[in-house]
Amino acid sequence: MNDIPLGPSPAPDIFLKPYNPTDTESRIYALWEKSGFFNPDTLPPRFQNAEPFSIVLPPPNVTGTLHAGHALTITVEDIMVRYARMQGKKTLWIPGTDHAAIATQSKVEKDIEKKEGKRRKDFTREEFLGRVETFAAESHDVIVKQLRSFGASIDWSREAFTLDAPRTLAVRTAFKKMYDDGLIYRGYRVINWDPKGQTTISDDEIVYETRQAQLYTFKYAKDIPISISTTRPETKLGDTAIAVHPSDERYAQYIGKEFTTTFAGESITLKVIADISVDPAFGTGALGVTPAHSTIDWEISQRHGLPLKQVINEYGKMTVGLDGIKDKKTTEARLAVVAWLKEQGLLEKEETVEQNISLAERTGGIIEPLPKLQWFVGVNKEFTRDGKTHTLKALMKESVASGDIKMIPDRFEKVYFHWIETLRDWCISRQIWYGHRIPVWYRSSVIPAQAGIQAPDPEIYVGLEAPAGEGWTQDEDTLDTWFSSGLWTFSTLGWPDEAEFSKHRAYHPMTMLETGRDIIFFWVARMILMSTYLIGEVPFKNVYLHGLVLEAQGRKMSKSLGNFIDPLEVVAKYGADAYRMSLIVGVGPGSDSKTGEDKIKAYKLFGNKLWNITRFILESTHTHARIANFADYAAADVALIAERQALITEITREMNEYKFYLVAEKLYHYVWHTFADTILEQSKTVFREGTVAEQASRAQFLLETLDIILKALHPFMPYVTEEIWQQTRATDSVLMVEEWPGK
RNA sequence: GCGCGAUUAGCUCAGUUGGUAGAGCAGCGCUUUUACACAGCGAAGGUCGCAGGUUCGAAUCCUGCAUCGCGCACCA
Repeated sequence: MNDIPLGPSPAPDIFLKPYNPTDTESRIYALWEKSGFFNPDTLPPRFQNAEPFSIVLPPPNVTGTLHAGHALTITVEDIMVRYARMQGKKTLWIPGTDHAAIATQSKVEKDIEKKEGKRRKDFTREEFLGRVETFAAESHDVIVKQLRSFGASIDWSREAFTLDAPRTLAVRTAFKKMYDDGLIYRGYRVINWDPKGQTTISDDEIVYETRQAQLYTFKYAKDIPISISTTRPETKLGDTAIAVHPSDERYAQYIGKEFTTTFAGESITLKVIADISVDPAFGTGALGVTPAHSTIDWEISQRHGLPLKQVINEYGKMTVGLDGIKDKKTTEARLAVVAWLKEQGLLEKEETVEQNISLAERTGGIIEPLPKLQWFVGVNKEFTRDGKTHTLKALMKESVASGDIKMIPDRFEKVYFHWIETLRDWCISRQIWYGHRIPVWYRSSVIPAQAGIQAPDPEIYVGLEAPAGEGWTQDEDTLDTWFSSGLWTFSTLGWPDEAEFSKHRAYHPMTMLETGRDIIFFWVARMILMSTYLIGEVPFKNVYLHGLVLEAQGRKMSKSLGNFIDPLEVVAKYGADAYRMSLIVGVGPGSDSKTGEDKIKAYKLFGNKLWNITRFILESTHTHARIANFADYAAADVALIAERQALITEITREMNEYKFYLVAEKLYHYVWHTFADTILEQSKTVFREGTVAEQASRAQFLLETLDIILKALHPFMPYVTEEIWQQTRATDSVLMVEEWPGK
C-alpha cells in the first residue's frame, strides 16, 4: 500500500506557503464527517468485530458557550478516542448537552431582568420556559460549532440532550422504580433554601466563603441560668431547647427542666437536653437549639422529639417578633435583637470570629436552612435485589473499592470514599421551572406542595404519564439536574427501551469517563449510584479526572474578571491543533494548569515546522518511489530506525498509562530536535554526497518516518497530520483510521 | 480539625523501579547556508522549600516542619 509514486512535482503547491490552520481545519473536519468514521457502525470492516471503546462527552451546560475547561475535556477525550480508533477498537463517543436546570434558568432570569426589567413571576410558566428554551437552543448551536472546531471525532448521529423525549422517559422510569423500591421518598425536614433562587438545593451545590461575623453571648432572660453563644441571634426566636453535653457538670442540674420566657416579643419554651454533639469547650458549652433553621439543630431535635418552630420565611424575613424584627430581613432583625438584648441587660459578650458562610453556588444567595416538604433519594435505605440487601451508599462505595471502577489519578478514590462517608440523603426537588417535572400526581382539595405539612395526606400517583381520572395535579417542582445526568451512560444508549438498549449493550459499562475533578461528586458519584442501582453494573470502568484550566497568572477564568479566553478566538488565531497541544503538554491528570498565549503560539510554530519538514522530505525524495517493506537500509538508517522504534514503544506504553502530557512532549522533541535538527540536516549531506544505495535508503527512511510521526501525532494534532497525510498520497486513505505505529 | 496536592533554571513544568538534574517558553550572542527567520547554531542559567533519617549513593524512600492551593468537616 505504500507503493505510491509521488509524481513529477517535488511538493504540492500548498507546501510553498506556511501552514494555514484556518484553510485546513473546516475542510478536514468535513472530510472526516463524510467518511462516516465518527460512527462505529460505519467504520471500516476490520473494526466491526473489534473490542469496543466507549465514552460519553460530559454534556456541556446550555448556559452559554464553551470555555478553556471544555476545550481541555474535548482534547483529552479526543486523544483517547483517536488513539483507541487507531488501535483498531470499535470506537463510540457520544455527544450531548445538559439542560442544567438551575444554572440555565438563573442565567436567563438575570438576562431578562437586565434587559427588560422583568422577573420570573411576571411570566407564566409556559412563557418563561419558552424563553429558556430559545436561549438553550442558541447556546446549543454555538456549543456544537465549538465542538467541531476543536476537532472532536464524535458520533453526531447519537447526539442527546438531558431534557429531550428519550431522556425524559429514562428519568421518569428511574424515578418510578426508585419510588416503588422506597428509595425515593417525600419528607418534611430542614433543607438548604436559596432565598435568591427561591429553591432548595442539595448539599453539594453549596459553596463556602470565609467572612467575619459577630459572635454574641447572652442569656435568653434574666431568670434563665444558662448563657448561650450565637452569630445569629434572630433565629433564637425559634429556639425550643438548650443542649448541653451529657457529662458537663456545670449544667447537669438543669437537664430535663423547661423554661418559658418572652424573647424579643416572641414567647419561647426551652427544654434543657443533653446531647453528645455539643462541644463543652465551645463558648459557654451550652447551645441554643433552633430546629427549624439549622441542619444540625434539626438533627438534635429529631433525636429528642423537640417541637419545630419556623420564624423565617422563604424570603429570608422574620415572621414573628417585636416591631423592627417581624417582617424584617434576617440581617436587619439580627441587629434589632442585639439592641433588645443590650437594652434588657442580657448581652454578656460580643466578639469577632471567622465564619464560613454557605452560599448557593449558582445564585450566590446566602443559604437559609428551612423546614420544607421535599423529595429525597435515601442513600442509607435498604432494598433487596437478587436476594441480597443493598443500600445505594454501599453500592457506590463497593464499585470503587472492588476495583470495578479505577480512578486516574488514584488519589481521587480517597476523596470519593471520604465524600461517601459523610453523604446524606439527596434532596432532588427544586422549586424552579426549567427541568424534568417530578412525575408525581396528587389528588386532593389542596395542592400539597404549597400547603406544606399541614395539608391532609393527598392521594399520590407516581408514573410515566398522568393518571386517568379527574382532579389530578402534577407536582409543581422539577428535579435536580444531576438526576438526569446521572443516567447519562445508559440513557444515551437507549435505556429504558430494552430492544434499543440491547443493541448497544456492548458499549456499557463505558470504557472511560473523562471529566473535570470538580464534578466528581455531582456527576461521577451520581452516575455510579444510578447505574449500579438501575442497570446492576458500574457505568464505566475507568475515570480520568483532569484539573482546572487557569489563566496565565493562575487565576480562575471568569467573564467578570475579564481574563476569559474565548476558545473560538484562539482556534481562529492559532488553530485547533496548537490549542490542543498547549492544553496537554505538561499537564498531568488531575493537576491544574495555566494557559498563556505564548504556549499556544509555540505549538502553532510546531505545526508549521512539521509542514516544512514534509516539504523538505517531498522535495528531496521525489525521485524515489515509496517502497513497501524496504529491506536494504544502510547501517546509519538501521540505527535511526532503532531509535525511532524505541520512542514509539515508549510512547505507546505511556499512552496506555494515560500519560498524554509526556507523549505530546516527547513527540514534539523528537520531531523538532531529533528528526528535523539532526536527521534532516544530516540527510542533506547524504543526498549530496552519498552513494545511490545510501540515498535510496535515506529516502525510504524519511518517508516512512514521516508517516509514523503523522500517525503518532494524529491524536494530538489531528488537523495538520491529516492534511499532510492527504496531501502526500494519491489514495483516499484517511489517517484517522490508520493503525497506530506501536504495540 | 481531617485529608489531598504542590514546592526543581526568570516563567510553565518533566524527572518512570533511588545512580551526583532535563524540556519548552522567555532572555542573551552569532548566523540571512536552496525545508522552515513561524528558522538554525551557541553560550548562560538550578546547593531540586527547610531540617533530620535510611543508603555506598536521594530531587526520587521515611519522619518532622514551613509556605501556597484545594477538598471535606466545623461554622453555637
